[in-house]
Amino acid sequence: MTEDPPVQHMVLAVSTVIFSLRPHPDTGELTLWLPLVRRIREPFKNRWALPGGPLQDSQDLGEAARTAMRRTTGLQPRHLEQLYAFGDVDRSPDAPERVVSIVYWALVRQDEDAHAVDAENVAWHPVDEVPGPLAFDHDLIVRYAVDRLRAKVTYSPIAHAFLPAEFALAELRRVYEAVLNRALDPSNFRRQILSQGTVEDTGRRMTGTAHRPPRLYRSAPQSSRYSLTIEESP
Amino acid sequence: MTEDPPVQHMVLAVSTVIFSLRPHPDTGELTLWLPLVRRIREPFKNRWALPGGPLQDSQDLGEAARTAMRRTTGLQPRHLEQLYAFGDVDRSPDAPERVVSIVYWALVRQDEDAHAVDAENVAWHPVDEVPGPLAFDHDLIVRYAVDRLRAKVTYSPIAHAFLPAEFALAELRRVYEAVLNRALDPSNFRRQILSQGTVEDTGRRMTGTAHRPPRLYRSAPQSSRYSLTIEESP
DNA sequence: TGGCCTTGTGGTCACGTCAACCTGAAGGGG
DNA sequence: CCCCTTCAGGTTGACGTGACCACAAGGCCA
Repeated sequence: MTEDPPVQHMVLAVSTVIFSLRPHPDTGELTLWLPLVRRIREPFKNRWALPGGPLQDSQDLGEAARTAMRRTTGLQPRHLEQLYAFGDVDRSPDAPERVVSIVYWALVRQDEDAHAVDAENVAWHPVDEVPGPLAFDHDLIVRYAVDRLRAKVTYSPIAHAFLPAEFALAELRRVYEAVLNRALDPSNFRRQILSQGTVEDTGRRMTGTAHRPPRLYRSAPQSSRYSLTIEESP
Repeated sequence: MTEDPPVQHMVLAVSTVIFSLRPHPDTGELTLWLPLVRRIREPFKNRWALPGGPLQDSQDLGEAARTAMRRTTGLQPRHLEQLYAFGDVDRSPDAPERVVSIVYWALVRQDEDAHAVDAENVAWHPVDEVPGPLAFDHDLIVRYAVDRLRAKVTYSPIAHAFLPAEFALAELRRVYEAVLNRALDPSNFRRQILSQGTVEDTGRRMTGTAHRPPRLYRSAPQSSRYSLTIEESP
């Protein structure tokens, strides 16, 4: 009555929405970007799609997401978390088989250079300017992932994952502003972050800056009794 | 590079954690219950497990959860939502095949009599007294589902799904108390619920009660711009 | 060199939310 | 008919938050 014999003509895939921060080429403002891969096969040949692939026998789900990430961007996720399982019967209308996709989302560090392994078929795009329509229902998935990132950033200290080990509060604030897409009051932001105890003062200051040099902080050790199924990597 | 040929020896299943409210047999207090089914096959033969089954070709994921619900409890879900996809390679150590389970959780109405279809192999249990260890990693899944229900009830008006069309605020409060497992101040609860506008006054009062008769409310029409992938049923 | 400009840091104030608590209303039961 | 219980509504103080203000601390430029 619970889980039994295999089913034909069904594919189980793992895809990942990978977020990074870069300055927007027009405005120069820090914005959210994500990598897409161009499909070289039917269905949806030549359309852009989320990086991913079929789940291998020996891989855990998160491991599969990590593998696909490295294959497309050469990057390690600083935060990796399952988003949703998409499996409607009609989600790939022209495909020969039904595809059930378990989708993850990931954050990578701003300072790690995101060199695409296959420069021709992999490209980064600002999240508000994805070259749609994407393959399958990936437009929907991207929207959903952005919503989830925005929601989560407001109640969980995941934004640190975009930054290097040490950072100024203004840098962290600009991360929040890029994710939430609105300006935040520097003073109030400072108070909130410090009161929640997710960062700690290193005692040092940033050097070589114009104007007053800001203090440097690092993210505080997590209390580690997190949700059961969230995965992170160092 | 995205989703391609099938994989052998892998099973895609859909399971559901079904929540209902009943008085606890010992204390008489309203508590959370869920139905489990006894496995009649290996692996984990004779252990209790979540209701579910293999995903059929023609079924959407939520549809599969709904079908399994009706088969085991004869009930319609008043709220149905995807929980998580569990797919670790070692999660069913003695099973001949790897099982990836997409798990849903559901709420059913307190007043609809939960008649098990197969009384011998299906039984309801208080969530804190499940006859463990369960099959597969279902103990973990149950804990995770309870956490998610508790979290969601604090920021979303889903508790109404446990109640009939019209109800008193004290009944709604007792639902919250059962889910959160702590007492709530009646006065403050009243203010919070009314201020968030998720219930509306019917103008009538409950009759035949001892003491002062309470007003009857119904759940207000939802603003319907909810999360993209949450499913509910009428 | 000294004023100016920009950004970082710290504080105040008004407002809204919430937990704890108090008071009266409205019925049934002894 | 009084008492008990539950419903209904209000008060108070602690706390978090947004809007706003003032000073600190460096580089830049006349």
